[in-house]
Amino acid sequence: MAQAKTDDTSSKRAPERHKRGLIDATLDLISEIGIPDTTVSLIIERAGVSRGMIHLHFGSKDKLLIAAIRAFCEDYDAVLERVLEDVEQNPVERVMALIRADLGEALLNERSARIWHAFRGVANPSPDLKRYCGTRDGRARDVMKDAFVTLARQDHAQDGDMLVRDATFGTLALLEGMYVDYLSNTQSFSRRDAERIIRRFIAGLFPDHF
Amino acid sequence: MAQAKTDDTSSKRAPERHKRGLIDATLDLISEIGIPDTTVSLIIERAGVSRGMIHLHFGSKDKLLIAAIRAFCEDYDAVLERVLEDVEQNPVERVMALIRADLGEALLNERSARIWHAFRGVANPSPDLKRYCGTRDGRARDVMKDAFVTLARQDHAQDGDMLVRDATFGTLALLEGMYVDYLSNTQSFSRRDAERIIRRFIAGLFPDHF
Amino acid sequence: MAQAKTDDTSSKRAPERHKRGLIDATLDLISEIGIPDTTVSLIIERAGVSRGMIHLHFGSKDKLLIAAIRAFCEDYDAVLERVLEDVEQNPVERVMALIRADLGEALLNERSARIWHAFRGVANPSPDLKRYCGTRDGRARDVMKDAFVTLARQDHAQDGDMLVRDATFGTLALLEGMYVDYLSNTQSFSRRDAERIIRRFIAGLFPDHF
Amino acid sequence: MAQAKTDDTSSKRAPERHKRGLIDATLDLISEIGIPDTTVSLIIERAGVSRGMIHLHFGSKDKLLIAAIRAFCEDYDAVLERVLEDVEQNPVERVMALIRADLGEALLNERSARIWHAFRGVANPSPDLKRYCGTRDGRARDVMKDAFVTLARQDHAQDGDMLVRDATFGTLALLEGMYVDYLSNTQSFSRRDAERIIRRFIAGLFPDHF
DNA sequence: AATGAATGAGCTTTCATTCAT
DNA sequence: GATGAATGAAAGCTCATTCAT
Repeated sequence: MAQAKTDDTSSKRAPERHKRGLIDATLDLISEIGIPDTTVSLIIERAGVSRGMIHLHFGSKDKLLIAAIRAFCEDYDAVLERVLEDVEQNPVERVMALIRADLGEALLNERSARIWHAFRGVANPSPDLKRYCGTRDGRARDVMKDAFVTLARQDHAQDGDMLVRDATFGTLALLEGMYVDYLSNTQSFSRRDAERIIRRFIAGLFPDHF
Repeated sequence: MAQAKTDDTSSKRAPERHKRGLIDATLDLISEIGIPDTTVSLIIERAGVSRGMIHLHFGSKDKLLIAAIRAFCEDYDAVLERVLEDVEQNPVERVMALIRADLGEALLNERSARIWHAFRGVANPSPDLKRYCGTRDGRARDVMKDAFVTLARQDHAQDGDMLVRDATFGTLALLEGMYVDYLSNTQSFSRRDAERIIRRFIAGLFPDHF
Repeated sequence: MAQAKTDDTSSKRAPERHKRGLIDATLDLISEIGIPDTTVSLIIERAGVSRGMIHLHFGSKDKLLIAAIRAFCEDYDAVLERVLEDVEQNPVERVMALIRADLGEALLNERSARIWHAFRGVANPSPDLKRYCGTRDGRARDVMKDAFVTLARQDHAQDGDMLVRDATFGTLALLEGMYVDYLSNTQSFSRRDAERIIRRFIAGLFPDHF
Repeated sequence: MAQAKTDDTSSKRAPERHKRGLIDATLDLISEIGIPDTTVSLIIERAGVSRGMIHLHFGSKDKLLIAAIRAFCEDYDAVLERVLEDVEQNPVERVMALIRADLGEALLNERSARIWHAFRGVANPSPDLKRYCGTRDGRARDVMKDAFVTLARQDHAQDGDMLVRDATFGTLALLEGMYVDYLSNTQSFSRRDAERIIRRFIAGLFPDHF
């Protein structure tokens, strides 16, 4: 008699389930047909809820869009975070784990790549939206930078600051470029090739460690 | 036989002028307000032509969009071509000239970056549209590859094929990444930093030449 | 047996308090934003009750509107009644007291003037609604008529019936007109001027008494 | 072959006819079902035009409403103006002609009375709207005042200023009151009674002239 | 008696497209 | 070729009402 109470599936009173359902439907549609064609009618149809629901829970379609991208980014961050927890301290390993995660099926797939680009294509993103979609941001960048700082110190590199900045910025730019390429050439895209190229970039900057 | 040749100043016959005016207005609007908000009414207003003009000359708004992105890519290619004509044969110089051009004000500016991303955000690009917007394509890729092939041969590199492929793919990915970063951080973006990072990537693969 | 009588301070049982709260909120909103914009959401928000309350107590929003105008008219009548109780028998004094009351701050103020006009603007008032909003009705009209009958008799006026009818109808029409003017020119409206004009009208019909 | 050109009844290209058709349909509906129930769908249905027409010609439903009340007031003024042109100089006659016109079938009828009250019922009229709907304004008031000034001078009345103001204000208020009464008791309303009452009011103030 | 999440008909508005001129 | 008034499907949104709790 497990889940005795949670299971009243068809019930009213499930605001959170409805909100999540609307967000998922929105992200699915964005990945399939793009933001402009993602209409209220299609969203509610896919989520299987009534017309008024979007405005009841989010206030407007635009606010639902913001909530969707926010949820998308939070999911992305959560996956990354989980990867980082399980990884050893060795800075090279940490960076490569991050890259491998970023290029893995869980984060880089057709749905996510399309969603990224859809949001990037928004002309004048509201500050809210912009904050969530900057260069793959925050956590990943910090972890990377820390790792590169460690490497630069070990190497007694001159102008270590610039080295670290270049490594971080370059790696992130390469990852961005991979996402673009994945979207354009999904069939022929190779995760192994992508990883090797990024590794080569980093190896070029920190030759003693690769 | 009055106005036998209007060519002098206005250079084209009215129809051609109207078509180009519509395309420019469309690209301007896309860069300013995005594809979804670029309406027929705004386009004709900015181009200063009558309502029926779009359908008269392009058949539909969507076909005008295709024509606009095509024109945008052709302009991009033309600029690149001009750069390549003036450049010496030295492969390192050719590649770096290409990169410098790609990162220069003429090709990488707010308008162009926004247009690129707007078209990238289209979910299901028609094959037409897709062809024009793949990874910065065709000519640039070929020139790069040729240069890297030359370098790889000079180095007698083992597995030169993969080296060339990685160098080409990586450089293009880095350029893509730079465009994304430029869009997200227009203020703080540094063309010099971007160029140096790409040079470091290439230098890592062809250490003898940098 | 706790809270056996809640009567003490809050005076009524909860249901009655809720009904009155809803009616007051409704009248406030009508005076502030008009009937069309007075939505269920705004009413319950202002009354501080839950969504279902209106239908629970009144059956529908429209029925609440009827109840509100009814309550408004009853309050109006009650004020008038109180004035009449305190007034001497002299017919001229009675009429003038009525007029003074009607033009006084208690009955003629921005809130009440707006509410009157809002209900007047209802195109096809239900018979219910219409009954409550006719020319300032019932009691006031009767009192006035009685007074004018007395005056006409004292004057041995020929065609006294018509005189009485004209005096009554004219006085009521003037009062209506004052309400309209008050609404249009709240700032410059003068209660003294209004009273004097009505007095002049009556004085013209019953010159011996003024 | 009369009216060769004007008669292409069903033609496109008749913006003015469409605008007037929409305004008339709007006023009809307001008089029949009130402002809140006068929807775009009903207006276009009655006017026999397509959905987009309202926004094409007026910009929005609200602007159509403004245009409608404006047209209504202009029609009212035009009728009054015509009456005044044909009337002799005698001030008593001028005032009475104005009153007779105001109470006549052409200006005071069920449609117009309902429209007046519908617009009066608007809670927070835009300045535009308010200007058109003040106390029956402008022209009529001026003409009345002029006539009363003449009468007051002829009478060498003391405090002629106040007399004139009271006469003007009172007459307008009485007319307003008549409109309200007409709306409430259309069946039993008597134009003759109304006129006589107003005449009695004026006669009371200027006894030598009646 | 009281709650408030959920519903869906119907609202105003937008906009690509058509076509008589 | 060129025009722009006209169209109507479809968009986002509102809101009185319902009903399981």
